[in-house]
Amino acid sequence: MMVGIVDVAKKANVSTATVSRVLTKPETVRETTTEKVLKAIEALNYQPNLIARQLRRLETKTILVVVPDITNPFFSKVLRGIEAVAVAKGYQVLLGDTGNDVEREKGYLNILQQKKADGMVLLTARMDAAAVEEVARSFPVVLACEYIEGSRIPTVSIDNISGARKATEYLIDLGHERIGCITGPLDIVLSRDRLKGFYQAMARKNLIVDPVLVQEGDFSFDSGFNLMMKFFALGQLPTAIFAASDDMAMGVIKAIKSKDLKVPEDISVLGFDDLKFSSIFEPALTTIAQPAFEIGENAMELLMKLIHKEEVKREQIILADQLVVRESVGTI
Amino acid sequence: MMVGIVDVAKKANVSTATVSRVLTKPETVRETTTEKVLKAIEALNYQPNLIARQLRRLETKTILVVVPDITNPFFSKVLRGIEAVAVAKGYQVLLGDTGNDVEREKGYLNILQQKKADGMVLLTARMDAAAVEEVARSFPVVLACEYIEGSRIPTVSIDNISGARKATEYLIDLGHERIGCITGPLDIVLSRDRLKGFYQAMARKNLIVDPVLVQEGDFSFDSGFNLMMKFFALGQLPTAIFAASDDMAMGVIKAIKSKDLKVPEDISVLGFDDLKFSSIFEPALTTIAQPAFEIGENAMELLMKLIHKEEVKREQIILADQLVVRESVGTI
DNA sequence: ACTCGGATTGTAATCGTTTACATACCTAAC
DNA sequence: GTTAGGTATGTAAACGATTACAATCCGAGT
Repeated sequence: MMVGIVDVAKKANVSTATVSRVLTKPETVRETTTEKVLKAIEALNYQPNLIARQLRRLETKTILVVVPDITNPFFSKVLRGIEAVAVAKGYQVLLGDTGNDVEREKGYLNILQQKKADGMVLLTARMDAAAVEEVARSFPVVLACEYIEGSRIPTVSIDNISGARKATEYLIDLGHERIGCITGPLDIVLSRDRLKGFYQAMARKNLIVDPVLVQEGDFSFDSGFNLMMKFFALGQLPTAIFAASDDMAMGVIKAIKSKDLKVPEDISVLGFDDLKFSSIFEPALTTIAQPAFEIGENAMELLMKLIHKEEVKREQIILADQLVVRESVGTI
Repeated sequence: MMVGIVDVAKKANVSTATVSRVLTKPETVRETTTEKVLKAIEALNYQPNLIARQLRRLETKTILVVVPDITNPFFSKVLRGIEAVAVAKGYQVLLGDTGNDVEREKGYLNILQQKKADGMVLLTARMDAAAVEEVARSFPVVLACEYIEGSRIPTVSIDNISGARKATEYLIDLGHERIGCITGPLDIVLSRDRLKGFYQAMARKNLIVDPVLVQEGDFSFDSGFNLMMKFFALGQLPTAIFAASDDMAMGVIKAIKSKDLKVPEDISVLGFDDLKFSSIFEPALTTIAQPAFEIGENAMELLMKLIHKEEVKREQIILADQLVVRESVGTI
């Protein structure tokens, strides 16, 4: 049933070593023998067993990608960037979806220690930093999108602080003063950074922020909707809102529309991410665009270098974000 | 550096066999020895090498899922269903994104033959049926969403024909007679099925379909937009359009709006898939909902049975689709 | 005290490759 | 015709676990 290298060797009247060489270093074996062997391989429809090869070589040609939610188009785009360079370099990707669950996130660390992958890229870092650091000491690990404060683990992301600052300044420059902010979950560095950028911009322009107007969401459409409804309920309306994700921005806008107000005429809304859908949505979202695919590509290339123990000059790669102006923000 | 089972054995003063047993069949080893071994494992921070185990056991506890485009929210939801039951059963998933490329799709078949995965679920079947059949003869394979005509490969999907028929009949019952259809790529069975359902409904109600009004798209927003613009250019307007995907339906609607017409007042549009975004879109899409997550779950469970050589009663699992009525369709 | 038999543990073969090392081959130069 | 020296092949030891089989232990029954 199962045809192995010995079968091929037997059929071609050579040793297993020769067969193996034909497959991996053809230049070291004579033309005529190569042909014999190739013929035998063909005849038996032999396929080398990768597991055996991996055991011998102590490498899996596989990398693990840990994603908080594959269903989120932003992450799937990053993933695609990773996958693209992975296959180009002959690697496969093992998918780890955590469903935003810290425990499962931790669980995936084992895969690395159990040698089932040569390296790992994390698109989430909710678990305790120490555990990640520990693993990263022994295995190639890179963070994408997220980062860990004060850590030297290689990272690729945008500068969330400056992105958020730029977004907020844009609102201010258009005359807005009473600006609300709907943040992501604050246990995530990236959410805190965006909030920090928001505060920085407000401070620079000497505006005070009304504490009631900064609320913590969870990046989801629903949380955006609910938080905006809360503003209505409280009777505390801003003239503009900076939402830390496009999903939330859309929720906010839906809520505003539900009160028969208009965006941007009555209230402006600015998002973050630039999902494909954000330009289809009405009003089309003004937002900060993240180069998701490129983040993935860069992360994988960085990981590749780590795996091959090449020198990495910059450990933190910051990609450019961009304010894309569409229709959801207006002047005061 | 690398701590193996022999190190543990040495430290605990037992044989490697015993260590292995502690890990895999604890009931066969005495309590006190188990403790000794566990302590040694702890002390050395030993993690079994999965590759070695897999080689010995000839199984990888990994399954391969081949997706045409992970970025598409529909597929990523199916994938999530697969992943959910996979991890529940102790399996990991290897991701194969083909980028809609037939060659890459074919390439992934090798992974199975090279024993890097115990089974495979295909969310796409564009390549020639013979190749898939061939692989499926020797390895566990299940198709999800797609199917191959006249094949006995286990499949889970909805009934695309009846779904499309139901959708079209709904339009007809509302008084529409001049109905257009924007199909998916017709080299895909599923697209042909949806078109077939459309024709069936029209025939049953004795309506003639204007050939100009059925056009082939590629499931994308842009193709929907462009094809609708083509209708405008031709001056051939239907009163309703059945689009074979929500993405295309949204494109169609955008095109209609761009001509200052209204949906559904001037033209009705009905979609297919029920993406998360379809209910946020304005007008909210009336569409055929596919149980994406459940398709994934069922596919994985089916695959599990194949892998364990259990008897599978039904080889084709048909899940229920559902017409969800929202705002994009009106009476004539 | 001595056996017997089940419960534990140990020894060594095995999974299917790769590869260090040894050996055989072959050509060219003398 | 020898031989040096590279080239091509073969032999067998890894890789790190699992497991069939053999060996040992230990308590109960006599």
